[in-house]
Amino acid sequence: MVAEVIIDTSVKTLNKTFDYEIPTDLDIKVGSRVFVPFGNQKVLAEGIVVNIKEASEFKIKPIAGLQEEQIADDYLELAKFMAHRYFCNIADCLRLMLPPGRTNKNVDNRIKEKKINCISLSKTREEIEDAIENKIIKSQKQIDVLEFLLDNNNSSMQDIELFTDATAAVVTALQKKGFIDKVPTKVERNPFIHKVDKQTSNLELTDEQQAAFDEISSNLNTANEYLVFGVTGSGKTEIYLQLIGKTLAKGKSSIMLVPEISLTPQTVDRFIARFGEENIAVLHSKLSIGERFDQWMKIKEGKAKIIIGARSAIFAPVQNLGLIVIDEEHDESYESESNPRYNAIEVAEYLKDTVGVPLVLGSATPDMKSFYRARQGEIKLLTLKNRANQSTLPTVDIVDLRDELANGNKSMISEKLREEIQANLDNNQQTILFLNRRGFASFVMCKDCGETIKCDRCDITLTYHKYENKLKCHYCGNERAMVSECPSCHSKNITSLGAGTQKLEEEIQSLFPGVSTIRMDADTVSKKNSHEEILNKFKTENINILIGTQMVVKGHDFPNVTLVGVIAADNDLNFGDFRASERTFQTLTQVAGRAGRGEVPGRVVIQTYNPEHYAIELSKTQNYEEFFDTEIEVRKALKYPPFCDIIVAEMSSKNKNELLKVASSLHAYLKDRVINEKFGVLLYSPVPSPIDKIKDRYRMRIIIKCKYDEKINDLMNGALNTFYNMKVLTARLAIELNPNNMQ
DNA sequence: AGCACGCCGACT
DNA sequence: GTCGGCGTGCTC
Repeated sequence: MVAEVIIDTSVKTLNKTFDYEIPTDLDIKVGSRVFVPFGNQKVLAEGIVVNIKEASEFKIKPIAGLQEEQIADDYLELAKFMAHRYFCNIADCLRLMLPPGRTNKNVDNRIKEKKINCISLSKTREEIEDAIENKIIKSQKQIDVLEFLLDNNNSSMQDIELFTDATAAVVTALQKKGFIDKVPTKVERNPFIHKVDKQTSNLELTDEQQAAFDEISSNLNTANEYLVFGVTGSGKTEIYLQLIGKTLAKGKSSIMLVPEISLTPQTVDRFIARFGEENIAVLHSKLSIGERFDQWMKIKEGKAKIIIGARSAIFAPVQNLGLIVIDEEHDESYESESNPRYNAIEVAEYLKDTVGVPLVLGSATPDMKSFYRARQGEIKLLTLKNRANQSTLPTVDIVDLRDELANGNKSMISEKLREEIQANLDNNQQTILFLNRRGFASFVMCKDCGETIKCDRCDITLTYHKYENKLKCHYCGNERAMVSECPSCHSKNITSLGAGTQKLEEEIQSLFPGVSTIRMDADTVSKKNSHEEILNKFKTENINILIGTQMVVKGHDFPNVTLVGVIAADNDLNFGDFRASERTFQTLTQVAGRAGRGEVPGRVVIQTYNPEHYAIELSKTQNYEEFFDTEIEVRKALKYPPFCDIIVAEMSSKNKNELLKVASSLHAYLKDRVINEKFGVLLYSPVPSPIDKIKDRYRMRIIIKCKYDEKINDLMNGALNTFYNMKVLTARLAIELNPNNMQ
């Protein structure tokens, strides 16, 4: 017999099957993970059997080995669907479904200790890559360890031994060479799963909750899709809990997806308190690779029937799936930003249809597309209009920053917001100040020639980090010392402009001397759990003001927070993306929801240069449906989703001329077919991408507006093939359908 | 992606 | 002669 095998590689030209002879002594099935000799390569390649047949037209080699773990048939189909939908290799998709870690080693003798040595890199990625390239490090085992640590820094010795082929001696050698440090760290095997003493039982549902619950729970065997549209605090989570409970009672499993940022111990504890920790597995990006492996096995063995996780948990090896819930379904984090750029909601919809289970989406500010589909009757809409705990919505004040400027107030804090903060300080209540990160960090400008200092690799204005006195690129991580004169005109008259969270914190400190503040942004939230630590500190130490970026928007109940200030609401509005209004409204509504979760009603102050914009004006009443009705007309008029689909073909190259050549050839190919085959699409000419250079690669894109179907898919795959057949050195092409982020 | 093959110039 | 540079093409 002959097996058709997909080789595990991202190389586009290898995205096809290769035939191998099945040795009689190996039990090979469709979905088996195998080792095969491939080309002239010295090491065996990993692959997955996707079909078995009688004979081959090729001169075939035998399969060399078999791994224990295998891919279930329906997940193989899912991988094929994804490869087609996301224009990537089947192998790339399959990798998402494999157990964490590369090799299939014996895990039984793993030692579980409370205190372990964490191994961390003491050099930068560049230095390590240089050392490997320049043969300073020659030993393959040492290289393996360094590469493993580049992806999984701060790993335990156990994990290194488990996932590379190295022993402690190799790590010690690297330590002597000064590449790594050993840091003794107290670790819990899984910081998110612990014993919760108090047990909870089902809360009594309000009439609205009950109606939503009844509708779904009486159709648990049907592949229905629901949108639970409920204002913040309307008790969506209790509905999820009871649905999951009912699914569990039937002996079936549930997958519950939450945005990465809201996946906190509190979130998980709520499930543990209801269902017990033995039933629950948690999957998210901050788990170490060993922790992830444990959770994965717990699911695979059918021990964990409730899976809580971020985006990638949709691929968990769930046994007997009965329900999928996706909370905060509008959240951008459900779409992957790296290859394969899948959307977890689309994958969930695929599973809903193929496995035949209900899919429950929930949000207070649904994605425009979801709500449109609900209005069209494609999704069942379940509305919760009232807050479960009867607390009132916060009052919202909108401050026109142009007036502030006219009155000579150049600071980031308007008079109104200053008064409100003062009132909160007087009443010993807490405040959250929210500052959008995007395009609003402080940067350095020459006052004489107007030059800003940019990253020489990315064409991105460098962000000024005051405490380190460095300029950093937020795209490639490049950093350089702060300059004392303008690199272009050599003037010493340079200044830092814009307003990052650091600058805001300083301004607050000088406006309100003695105030306690805590900052939460990408810089302060780098290490494991520090997101959590900051929020805990804010809560338990009753810090006066929390200053933060996007991350403060989601998350927790702070009963003592009664004021939320939005420093510049229009940041997202100027973002050059058709979703700008939607994002602005969502963010403002979500952040406003942080105020007044306790007994005292909340106040929100929104500062903006565009007070009359509907996304900002309507956030005052937090009336989603009114916003939807306004925005949907805009989308309709401008032919944006959900009325059409947008395909972005993004090309990049280190060489400008090569990029131009690729762009014009691809455009010519597309134009030709669009005309000849009478496609009803809008094909735009190649343009530089919004950020036209990242990490030394120039970037251009071709945008197509269309109604996506199989014909369009074929057109785009044709473009991909045209590209592969072009003689290019460094150019790459990535095709995306309806990307969440147009940057 | 690797790796070999093969066609050129430079060198013991 | 032959060592090694890199452009080209293939992997069941």
